[in-house]
Amino acid sequence: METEVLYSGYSYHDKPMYPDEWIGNDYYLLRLQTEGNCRICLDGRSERLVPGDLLFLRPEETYRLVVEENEEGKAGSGDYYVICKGAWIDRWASRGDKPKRAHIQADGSVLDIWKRIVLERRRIGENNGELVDYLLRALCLTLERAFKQANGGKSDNVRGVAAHRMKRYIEEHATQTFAVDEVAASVRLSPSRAAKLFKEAFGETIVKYAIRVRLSIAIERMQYSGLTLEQIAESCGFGSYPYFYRCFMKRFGVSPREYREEASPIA
DNA sequence: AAGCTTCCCCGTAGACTCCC
DNA sequence: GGGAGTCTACGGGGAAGCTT
Repeated sequence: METEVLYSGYSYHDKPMYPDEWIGNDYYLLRLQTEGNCRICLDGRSERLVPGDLLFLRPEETYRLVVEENEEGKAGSGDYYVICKGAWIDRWASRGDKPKRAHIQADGSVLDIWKRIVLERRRIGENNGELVDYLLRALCLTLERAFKQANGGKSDNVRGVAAHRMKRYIEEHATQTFAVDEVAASVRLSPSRAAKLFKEAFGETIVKYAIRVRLSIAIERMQYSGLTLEQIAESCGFGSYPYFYRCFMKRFGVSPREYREEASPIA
């Protein structure tokens, strides 16, 4: 196995905690703050962690976690964690410049993988080590993408995050018909502002990117399904076949049928 | 007959500018 | 920086014709 998860889970502290000891071991730690807040002492500095703050510590790196009471005298801090080791993690950790701490957009895709790792680890005796191995790699790569997006230019941070969230919205909704208004609403911006941000971030318009995603889905279905081209057009988010045909011709220079005849392994 | 292609027209997206 | 308004290009869909 290329990786090994030693501990994983969700922890919640609802009482103040001021430990003296420093936490650290021979393994890697991934910790994502999901609820409330706490204070972390790391590299001689004390910083507050809020939801979305990710810690990535290498073997031998130590930290101290403090959960304090708020103004109302209540404490609350929730986080997901994974403690792991392995050759793959070693290679991944040494690749690029990974910060010890980053604020990420902790959306469903990150938490879904994290929860799945926790769940699979509870399934004792199911010989699922390989599955956990790949889930951990998926988690690391998803987190890496998240903090790359978060670090995409400090001054453009908020705009960059909005652009990436729109991109993800398009990818998730590409097979449905949606309007630019809806994409803009998903990041609480006006349509004109959203369109401008997206173009600045990715160099193409929202509609053109949506068409590109839809065409890539259509290509797969043309090659590996027995659906008619009209069915494929509708299932890929193109409102009508004629529109799909025109987009396809414009992009590839051949008609969908010609493309399918040349490319399909089941033709 | 079913599936595919093309034409045409209306509505909307995107670029641009102005204003707050 | 961000919203509102305007104008233009093109996206989107209906319908008719063509091909297999």
